Amino acid sequence: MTELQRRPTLMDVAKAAGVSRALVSIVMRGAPGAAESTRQKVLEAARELGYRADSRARLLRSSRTKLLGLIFSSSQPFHAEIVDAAYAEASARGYEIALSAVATGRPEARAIETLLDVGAEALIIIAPTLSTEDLALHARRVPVVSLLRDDVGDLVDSVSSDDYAGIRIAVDHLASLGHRRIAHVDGGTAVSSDQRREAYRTEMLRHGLEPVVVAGGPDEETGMRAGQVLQADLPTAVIAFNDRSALGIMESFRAAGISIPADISVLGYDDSHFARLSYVQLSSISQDAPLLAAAAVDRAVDRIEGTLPPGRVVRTPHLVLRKTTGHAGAQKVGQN
Amino acid sequence: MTELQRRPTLMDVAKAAGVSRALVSIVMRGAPGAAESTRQKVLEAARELGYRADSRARLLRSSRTKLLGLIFSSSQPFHAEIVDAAYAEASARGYEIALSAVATGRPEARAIETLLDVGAEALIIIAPTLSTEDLALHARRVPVVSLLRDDVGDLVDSVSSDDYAGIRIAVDHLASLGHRRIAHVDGGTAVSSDQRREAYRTEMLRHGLEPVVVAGGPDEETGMRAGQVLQADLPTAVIAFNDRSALGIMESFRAAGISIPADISVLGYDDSHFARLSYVQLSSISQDAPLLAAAAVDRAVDRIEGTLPPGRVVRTPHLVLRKTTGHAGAQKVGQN
DNA sequence: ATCATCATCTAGATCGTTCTAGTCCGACCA
DNA sequence: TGGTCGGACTAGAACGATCTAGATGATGAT
Repeated sequence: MTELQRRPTLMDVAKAAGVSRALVSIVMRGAPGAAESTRQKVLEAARELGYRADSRARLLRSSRTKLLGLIFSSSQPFHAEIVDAAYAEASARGYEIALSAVATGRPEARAIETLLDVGAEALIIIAPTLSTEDLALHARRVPVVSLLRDDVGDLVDSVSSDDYAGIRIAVDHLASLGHRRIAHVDGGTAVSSDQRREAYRTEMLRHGLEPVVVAGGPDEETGMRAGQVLQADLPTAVIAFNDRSALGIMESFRAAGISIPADISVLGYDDSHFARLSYVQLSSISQDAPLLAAAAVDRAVDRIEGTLPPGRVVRTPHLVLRKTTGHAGAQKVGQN
Repeated sequence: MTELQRRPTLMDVAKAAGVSRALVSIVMRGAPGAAESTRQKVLEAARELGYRADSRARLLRSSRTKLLGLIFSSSQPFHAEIVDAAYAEASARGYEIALSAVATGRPEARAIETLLDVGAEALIIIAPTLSTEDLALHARRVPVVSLLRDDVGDLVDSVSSDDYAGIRIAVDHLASLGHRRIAHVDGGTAVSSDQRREAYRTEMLRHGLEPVVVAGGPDEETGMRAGQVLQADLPTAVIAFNDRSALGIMESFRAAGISIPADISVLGYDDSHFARLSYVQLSSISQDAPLLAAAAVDRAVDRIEGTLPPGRVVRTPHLVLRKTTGHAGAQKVGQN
């Protein structure tokens, strides 16, 4: 039968090659200080024995784990895209990623502890909900990068998308299509909701238009309810807090026989997976998850390796044009 | 400025509590051999210093990390539900979970390595795509549990949902509603697709009905295309490979003015998040992610702690009735 | 009074690495 | 020839936990 075999150690390789443990360590790490001939001899012996460094021991001694802790929420599809991109960037910079999810009955604090236990050298937290003080507390131990949230105090790095710019682009786009009655369905208590709502108000006024905010939330259900509210006095365009909300809004319109974009233009936010579906084709503001993720990883690695102080990185989102926005004149044609 | 403070060690706690390192170790592990009074004193000191055991050092010495490795795919929303439930069950059994994602450019093998490096004592892989041989190779080192796939050889545990039973329930349900022309849109190359397709064929024949299979896939786009194909000769009911496929199918019907369930009944599979949306209300076969996850975790822990041999756990799915399935007679009423 | 017993606690070895501080020895230079 | 330099190599101390073996002292039996 297959025996559970003890894995070979440095000592085994050293004996086989007839050198010291230390020298094998040098060779295995590719560090300078070994003659080419012995280097070959050692590598040969290691290959022979199927030697692989025990990372636990290595990490214990060197205090370098090359591990980045990434905390995401298992219920947010948008986070998955970030995770995906973060892996790519991390491996490009020679780091591994340790994941920890925030789930029901598993608060952020718990996720953080797990990551520190396995030896993460920095923490990247997507849309952290902890207080600034709690974040600062952890930041004293290890570099902390907040992703998608920027009011996190002086000790914590942040990489976020410029919500104001995103909304400005949204309002500009709709205004340039001739819309004057543009409503906003907000995100309720969700992260970034306040910023976007205020940006919307300011930008509408800048255009000389009257802002109309309808209470919403971050998902389809709240979006649908908001859509029904909107129907009492239908605007010609609506900016949703995010794509899921937009989906709900559109669904309520569809049920009422209101067509998009003929009767009303709908603009989402996030450019998520389902905005791209062929039967949805939702115009949306893209925060560009891959870019944000890469920036967060870069930031974390820079903090670990260099000694630069915490700082903020802000990226400007952009418009992804699809089929749910159109000229303001359109709805007259559609209704006649 | 705030100095990056060193993480407290056993020694620090020992000094603070005025006892030896060994005793602190005993207390922290909850091992017998410490007086209740000192136990309290030590715990107090540990709490004071914010002490947490360094899992690397612990592992190096004891080879016990109480860590379960869980591998999921970042692009599968259904996996997220499993992750969620797995956390709950693991912590109930006194284990932590280390996550590793399969993402673009990051194959399963890589995910496995990371988890082993971090010291996972067992691996739970959701819908593994590795060959039986490769899985067996890893299973020699550490217990491996395959989730949602059961053809994984003798060395690997599996926890899966009974695809045959699921399809049987689906066909029975529709047949009991009087449907006789029931089509199946399959999952193409997706895991479980073959099993469900064959189950569908067998069950249809058992009911004395003629099976009709339309090629599909695991997502909305392929579902929609299949829906268009179906329209050439519309059946009275369709069983989709999964909910996302069902969504696409329904979308194609909606575009063609075919109403559900009046003209046709649609049954999904997975009972996923969006099947529950108020404007979708998709009847679906539920695999019960939380139960599956819990079973997988239990299996992994049992394998680690006991010496029971690898085995298969199969759970029977169940029907979740919503608004997309109805009596076969209904479409006549609907059309008149 | 003596000794075994038991609960409680501690010293020191140990896990498999990396790192520090050397040793050794041949080559080169004055 | 003798001193210095530097490349190649090694011994032994970390890292932070666990584990084994044994010390300590109170208790109770003889």
